[in-house]
Amino acid sequence: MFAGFGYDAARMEHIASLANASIGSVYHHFAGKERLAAALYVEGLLDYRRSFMRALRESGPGGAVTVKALAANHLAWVADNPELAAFVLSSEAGLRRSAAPEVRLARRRISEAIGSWIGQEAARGTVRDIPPELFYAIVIGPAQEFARQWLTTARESKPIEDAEEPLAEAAWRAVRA
Amino acid sequence: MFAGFGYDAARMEHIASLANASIGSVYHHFAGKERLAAALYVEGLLDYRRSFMRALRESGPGGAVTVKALAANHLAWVADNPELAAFVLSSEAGLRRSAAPEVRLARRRISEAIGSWIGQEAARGTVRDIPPELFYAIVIGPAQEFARQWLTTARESKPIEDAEEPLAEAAWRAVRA
Amino acid sequence: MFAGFGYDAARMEHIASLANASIGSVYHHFAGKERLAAALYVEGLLDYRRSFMRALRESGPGGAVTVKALAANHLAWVADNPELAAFVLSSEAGLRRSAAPEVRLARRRISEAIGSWIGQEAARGTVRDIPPELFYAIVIGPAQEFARQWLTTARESKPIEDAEEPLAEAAWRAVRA
Amino acid sequence: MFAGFGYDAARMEHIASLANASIGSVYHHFAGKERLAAALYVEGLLDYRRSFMRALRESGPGGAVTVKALAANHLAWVADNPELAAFVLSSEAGLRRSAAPEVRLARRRISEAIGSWIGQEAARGTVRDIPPELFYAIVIGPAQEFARQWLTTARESKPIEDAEEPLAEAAWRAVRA
DNA sequence: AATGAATGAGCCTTCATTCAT
DNA sequence: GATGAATGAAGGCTCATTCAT
Repeated sequence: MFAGFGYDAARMEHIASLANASIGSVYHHFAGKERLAAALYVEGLLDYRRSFMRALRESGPGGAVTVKALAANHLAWVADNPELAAFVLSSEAGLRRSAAPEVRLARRRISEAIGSWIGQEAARGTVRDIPPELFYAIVIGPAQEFARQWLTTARESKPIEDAEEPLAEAAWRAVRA
Repeated sequence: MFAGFGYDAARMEHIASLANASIGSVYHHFAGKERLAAALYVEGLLDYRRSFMRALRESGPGGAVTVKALAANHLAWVADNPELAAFVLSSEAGLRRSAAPEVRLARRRISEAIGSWIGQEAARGTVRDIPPELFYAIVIGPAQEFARQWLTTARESKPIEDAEEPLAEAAWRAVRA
Repeated sequence: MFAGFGYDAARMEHIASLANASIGSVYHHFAGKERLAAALYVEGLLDYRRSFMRALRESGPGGAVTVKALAANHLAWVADNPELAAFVLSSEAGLRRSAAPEVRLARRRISEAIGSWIGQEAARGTVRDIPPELFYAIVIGPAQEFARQWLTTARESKPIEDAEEPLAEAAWRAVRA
Repeated sequence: MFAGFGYDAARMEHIASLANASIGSVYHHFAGKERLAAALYVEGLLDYRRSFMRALRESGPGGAVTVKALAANHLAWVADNPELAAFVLSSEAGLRRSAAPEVRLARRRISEAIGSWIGQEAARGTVRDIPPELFYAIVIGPAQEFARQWLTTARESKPIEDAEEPLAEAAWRAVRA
């Protein structure tokens, strides 16, 4: 809802009917529109974070597999949650700023995990010594930029999977030692 | 205006007063709020396209210089036009779709230029043979993702230039043969 | 409201307050100002049609009684619903055209009823054989023209009933065999 | 302009362009929209009055000819000036009330002429002794009601002349002694 | 006298929020 | 807890009128 329409275009009435609930009911669960959107945003971000952390953890040691897994995971998450992705990734500046402590926490966790992982791998000599705050942008950026195009234009026509391998490969080449 | 506030938060009254004009005057020049935003969007996109094409053309032959120039140019444009960038890059789905033929044309021109450049360089063996529709995402994605973070959080505190070299280098490594 | 002020001069705010309702509430019941006016117009026309048809039906056989009843009924309806009459009879060209199928249907019903009645009476030799599409104008025209004058100028000063007998008599003389 | 659209829907800009003049120019000649409409209304009414008085005067003695001429003249004037007719006859209550002294004068002249004519003819025994204030409604009403229908629906398809004879005949029968 | 861009008061309409049931 | 009709503040837009050229 917020996703396909954007925060302002999403009408409370419409949101409620999509949730098979009455308007009044929605107001029993959320203090208002902004809080509802924030809750959705947080939920989306936490889900994304879960999948990101899992990819980071489960890919085992060795830079290549992990980096590729992160890029591929990004695309997969977008493909699995296109609506949520469109909303969360659309970086509604307002929401980003307001959004609850949970959000800040999730972000910090991602940053820290990346930082420690890089330190580890850089020490091992598998990835270059890249400023940690750029690492996310370098690894996820291509997948993210492609996902954005895909979400706005090709969502139904082209399978996003086709882009997985080249984008994962590119991410890895960008950071490998 | 649209940039700093977002489409919906921007009040016609405020826009008019910023332009030292009356509301009526604004309506003399633009058919309505949406058309005004679309005009701004098109203007921004065309300006971006100009700078992109210039970077592509003026960087001379050889893959490395050009690819790095494209990434660096992206950051420089965002730094030079932060407001416009925030607006254009926030990819208001609605606007993207509506936005006039000019937009479609600008996009196609960029795509074509990239396509022919890749063909050239791939033939010369300087860059890998990457699906053209992914090339933009791979080269610009990292700079774009970083720019997004920078615009929402660090705009005043950190100079964006610090990220230029690492991101340009990453872009080049991602595509070089 | 529309009646006394005219479509354009009637403010939604005023209409709402006359109905002891909020503006929002009015919009809950009618899609917009035009639809509200159309609804009123249709309601008025249907009410007029009801009274017209009753007069036609209840006056029993014999041309004179019926024709006089139609003219008298017209005046009576205007006297009973001066506001509504002023609105409906002012034939807002715009509304006439837009106004729903109900309106067209009501009009056609009146035409048909008149047509069949004339055929009947003409066959019986009580009324002249007049083109049916002129019959309404001939019988109702005088009452209508007088009503228009009365509504705009004399509404409060002169009782409309004084004109009933002469106008009914005139209508009858105009069509009797 | 006012005719086809109604007072409120007629835009000054449109009026000006129809007159091949600039908006500013219109304001040089008329103090404002209302005065412009009033001027047009007065002009129309005076023209109608001229044609009415001519019909009354030129038809020579004898009730039948005159009465029929009045009805026929009404239709002819409407046919010759459909736009003006739609405007003048549409009884814009507001204008009617405001409209300048000229209007009141024109109306009074018509009333007086009718009054004296009736007195004359009634004395001669050609027409019934009808209250003068009803005479206009009785003689002109049918033609007027028909004209109204014609203006709103059939203006281009059916020639109004076809109705002339029956309506004139009806008018005469309605008032003849 | 003519022009038409600029002005801004005022109106229709939307929609988040409330509250009586 | 649920419902959804009612509320009314707020914003986009229109258009008669003005005025500098």
